[in-house]
Amino acid sequence: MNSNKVVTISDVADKAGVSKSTVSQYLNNRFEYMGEQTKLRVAEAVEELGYQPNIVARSLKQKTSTTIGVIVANISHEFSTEIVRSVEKYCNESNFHIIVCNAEDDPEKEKKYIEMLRAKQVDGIIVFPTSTNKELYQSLNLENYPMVFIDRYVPDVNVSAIMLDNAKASSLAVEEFTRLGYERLGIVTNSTVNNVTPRIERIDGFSEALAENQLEIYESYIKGVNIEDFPRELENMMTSRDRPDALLAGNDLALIEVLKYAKNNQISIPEDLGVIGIDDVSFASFYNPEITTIAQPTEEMGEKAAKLLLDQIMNRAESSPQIHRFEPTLIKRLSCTEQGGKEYEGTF
Amino acid sequence: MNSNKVVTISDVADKAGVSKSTVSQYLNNRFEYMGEQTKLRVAEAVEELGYQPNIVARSLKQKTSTTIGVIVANISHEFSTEIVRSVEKYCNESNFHIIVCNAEDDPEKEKKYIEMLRAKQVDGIIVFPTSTNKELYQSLNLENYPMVFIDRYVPDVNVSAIMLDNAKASSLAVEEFTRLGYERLGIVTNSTVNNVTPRIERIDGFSEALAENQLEIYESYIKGVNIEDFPRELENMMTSRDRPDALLAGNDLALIEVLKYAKNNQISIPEDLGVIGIDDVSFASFYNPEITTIAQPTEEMGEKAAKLLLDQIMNRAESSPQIHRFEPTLIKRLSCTEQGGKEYEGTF
DNA sequence: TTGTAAGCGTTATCAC
DNA sequence: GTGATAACGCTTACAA
Repeated sequence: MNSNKVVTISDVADKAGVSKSTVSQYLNNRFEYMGEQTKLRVAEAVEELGYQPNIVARSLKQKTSTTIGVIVANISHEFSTEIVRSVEKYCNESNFHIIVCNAEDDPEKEKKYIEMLRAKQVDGIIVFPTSTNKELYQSLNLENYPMVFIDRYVPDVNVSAIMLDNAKASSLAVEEFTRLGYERLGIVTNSTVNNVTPRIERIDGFSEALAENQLEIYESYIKGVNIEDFPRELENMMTSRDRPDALLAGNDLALIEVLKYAKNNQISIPEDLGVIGIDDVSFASFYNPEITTIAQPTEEMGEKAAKLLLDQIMNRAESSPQIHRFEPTLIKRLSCTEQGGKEYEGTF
Repeated sequence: MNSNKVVTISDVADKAGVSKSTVSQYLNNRFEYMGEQTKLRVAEAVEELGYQPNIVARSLKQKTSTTIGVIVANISHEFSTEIVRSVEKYCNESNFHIIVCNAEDDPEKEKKYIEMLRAKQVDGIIVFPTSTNKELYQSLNLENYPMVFIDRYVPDVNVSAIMLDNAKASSLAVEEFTRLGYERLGIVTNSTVNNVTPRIERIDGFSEALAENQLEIYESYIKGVNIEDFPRELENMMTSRDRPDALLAGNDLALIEVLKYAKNNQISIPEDLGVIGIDDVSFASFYNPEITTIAQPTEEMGEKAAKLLLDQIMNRAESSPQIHRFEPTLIKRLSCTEQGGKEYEGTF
């Protein structure tokens, strides 16, 4: 074939015996004033040379890169990867690419990523924000930089956010537990020290749901702690007098800790402990026992995030930023079941 | 603050009262001939204006984008997301970004992605290749386009590949099964119609290991079929006379199907059926029963892939492309255990 | 209907 | 030590 030299628009122009602008017109489908002849000649030249436009050059000129950044807080959550998948899918349909970044819950990393992404002229970002970079987000927002938050939001930063209705998720769990006869309910989730929105909302929603259902609130069974501290916390909880008889796991990692603890300590689910997990983890439907979960509509959430962002990028943005809440759905399985026989403790 | 106008290198030059070239020198740490004075003035200007270099412009000039593409065959496999995570981690250390693409096992999609990535001037790609785009890979390779294959390789395309020692993985399983007294061994994995390397290698390795261990080969228990057909295939297998007493699941999705089937049909693992899964899935350690698995060193594999690619990009490539095989490790858990009591069927 | 030329924000060459 | 100037490959007024 030809030499290794990359073929540019000039080469095509030369070969077709027209000017660069004409080729450019052709490439951008501006055929209005183009002669049939030229069109054909250009088409032929493009074909023969195997020409591929250089998008970087185009980006420089047009100040747009058809690329967006996705910064996940922690890629270890199944939820994160599902969102990434969904966003990628929607973007692909619009011929956008996504640069995936994993902030690992580190605000410094997050900041560095944002700066790099902007330097690369990505057209916008979807981010699971840490609460500690508020100023950064505020300044981006002031510049009207296209951005959407997902899973969490940052107070006082007027940016659209895609969120689960977390309070609803908790109340769904509480109601299911009580309906089935569990009485001493607890919730365990990751550390709340950084005010990560969903954790706070799930915990608060949990307490409220207890109150609404006139259930006793056991403060010591409401825990937001680091994953590493889970074994200890669970041990404390489960060896106390009047230990909880049902536990809501705030996310996949929390659920795993609960299941491990139960397994290691011969606590049988659902008899000794009812369990519900937020996030419909991959193994829920075939775990023994099958896990009752509260699912987030990840596919739709990712799609909505991508859609909102692309709309901002294309200047067909919704009127004003808002928090979009998505409905959680309870998927009943077998990790919490009817506890009617609870009184007859003598049965075993 | 300043107007919304983006600040460029010219602005910095003006503000510092020097030329663009000097600023550029400064930005690229070429201090050799730079006066202390100018250095300081430039630094100050950069600071005050909050200047951020435009990487797109730089890319255009330097023909490098510090971005690589990662095309996964199917992002639904846990293995894929772990590789992505690991690659991202290593790239981040070298200040590279990754564009993630999900080919969904579709060669057309894969091709389109590759073209788009090249148009975006990504410096190289890491790809889980489909075998049907051989010509494309060959031509990329002829141009010396930086590329590394992972999980699979394409015959006759001389590109480095990161692979599991799949034959070893299968033999590890066969040996474990036989050591524990299982006798009628089977393997189930995804469809082999497209000659996807690991599936073929795992199946072939399985047969070979059976032969080496003088075990009987049950052809009908060696299946590479579409995931959707698993329930039917498993049903056929498990209801046949002399049904298999142990099954190796070729990957995470296959394992899930086996576990579901067992669960739905009251087949108890490991008593009725020994199970080993290739890929140390997230739930293996706390499933009931805990699943014996054969783990791929995903972290190292991803890192090696990234390293090889960046080496090619930086022109410090290894002498010649080769297939790098990684050792699988057997993680013994409880989904296959001593079958000594098999003869005394009367025990229960 | 098509061509000319300027410009996007950098970097690199080579004078001064 | 520093500064003009051209160049990267494309788009886009505007001219022809």
